[in-house]
Amino acid sequence: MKKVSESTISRLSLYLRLLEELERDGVETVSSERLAGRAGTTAAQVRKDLSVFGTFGKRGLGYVVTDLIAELRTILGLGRRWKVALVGAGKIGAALYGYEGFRRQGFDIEAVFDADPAKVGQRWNGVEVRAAEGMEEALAEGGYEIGVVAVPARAAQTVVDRLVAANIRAILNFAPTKLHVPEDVKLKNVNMAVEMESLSYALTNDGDVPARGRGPGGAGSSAR
Amino acid sequence: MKKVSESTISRLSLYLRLLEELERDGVETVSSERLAGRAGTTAAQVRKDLSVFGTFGKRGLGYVVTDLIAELRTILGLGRRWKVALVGAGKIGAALYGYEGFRRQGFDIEAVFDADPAKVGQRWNGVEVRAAEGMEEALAEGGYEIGVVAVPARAAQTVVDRLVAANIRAILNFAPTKLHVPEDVKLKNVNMAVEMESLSYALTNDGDVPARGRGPGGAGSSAR
DNA sequence: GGATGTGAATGTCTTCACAGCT
DNA sequence: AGCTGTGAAGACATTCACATCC
Repeated sequence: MKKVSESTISRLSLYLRLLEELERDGVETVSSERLAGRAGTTAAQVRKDLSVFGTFGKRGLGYVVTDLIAELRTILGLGRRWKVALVGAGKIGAALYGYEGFRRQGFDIEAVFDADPAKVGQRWNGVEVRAAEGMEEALAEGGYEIGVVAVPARAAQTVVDRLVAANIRAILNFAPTKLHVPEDVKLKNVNMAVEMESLSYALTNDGDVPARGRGPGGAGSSAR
Repeated sequence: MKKVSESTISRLSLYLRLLEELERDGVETVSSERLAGRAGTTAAQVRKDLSVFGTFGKRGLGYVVTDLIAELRTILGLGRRWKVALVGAGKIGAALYGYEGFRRQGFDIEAVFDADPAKVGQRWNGVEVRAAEGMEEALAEGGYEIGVVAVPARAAQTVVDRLVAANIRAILNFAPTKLHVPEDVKLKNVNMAVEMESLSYALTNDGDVPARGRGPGGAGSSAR
């Protein structure tokens, strides 16, 4: 039982994507150096990340692209398909539903819910948008382990509580709010506002902070 | 000139959101303890994060909500409005455009581009979707510092190169691919596939890794 | 009394550097 | 010779604990 950091997992996920590109290009083998170059990290980092899970490389040669892809898919739990429930059939929900990458990596959105009666009953190629009220019963048919929350902030906690009640074990949250879930439910947040603010911070301070002691209000912008 | 970590900035951004909620609820003052509770972190962490930028609290009392909001907005560069250019008028682009939170925090999407002639010419309340070809000229009118990329992976690098050429200084990327930008351009990635995979990893391994040495794990295609 | 601000201690992640396998 | 895998060192981030101030 070893603990693995979030950042290692994110990088593995990135490596997987890059390896799939390499495979498409017919590349058969890759060194940690080359992979690191594409991933924007260091060779040592790549090797450390992989070494947590086993030893996949061949010394003097590198990694066999196809094999490493298979290993990573297994590690990341992509050796199966996942049934996903999407809550929120607004613009974000629609965008997520339409994103082919999900399906390609094994995530099937097989249930869609919305509170808006105008949306309920719509068919999104094959999948009917159902009323949020019916969520528990609809999910009772089972097999749903992942929920995606794409509703306004004020509705998010309620939605999450119901997903948890329906035995969902992991949630990807797009609502810009802090959610509370039981210990054993995994929660990941995607918060665009946070990302934007991190950019505006970076632009404003150009990477470092003005020493200390807040100067006067002047939001000093600077040039390149 | 002090270096501040990404995670500190993300948390400040989160604190800001929580403080705004508190303010709406009429709360006047808050302790690091209480704020930490809502943010899902520790009181010490809250104080450390803030202390990087100055001393904003009152001993024995806590932080005055309104004042701290103002401080955080200044720190995060939200004391002004930002002109944002959005590239990609598909589902994700539409979702981002419709997200009120951007506008509320000072980010104005004032230009939208798409390569698809069918989309070009559409009006998104007030803003016309323009041809991607015209990007450089259109952005030459100036004032655009942030670009949002919401195009398919294969088109993303080209788009980014053009944004950079048009003097954009920061980019928020939604395309599931690794982008390359010059040193002085800030880049943030939002990658839903990575988040999903981190969930499937967590579900598969329930938080920790199966010791070492990959077990018989079903899905493996093995080396020759 | 109550809660901040912060050095010191601890914990975690990344980078170095090299032994060891192919 | 080339490149991995990994202990050890170093950098960075979080937590502790307490003097300090309102």
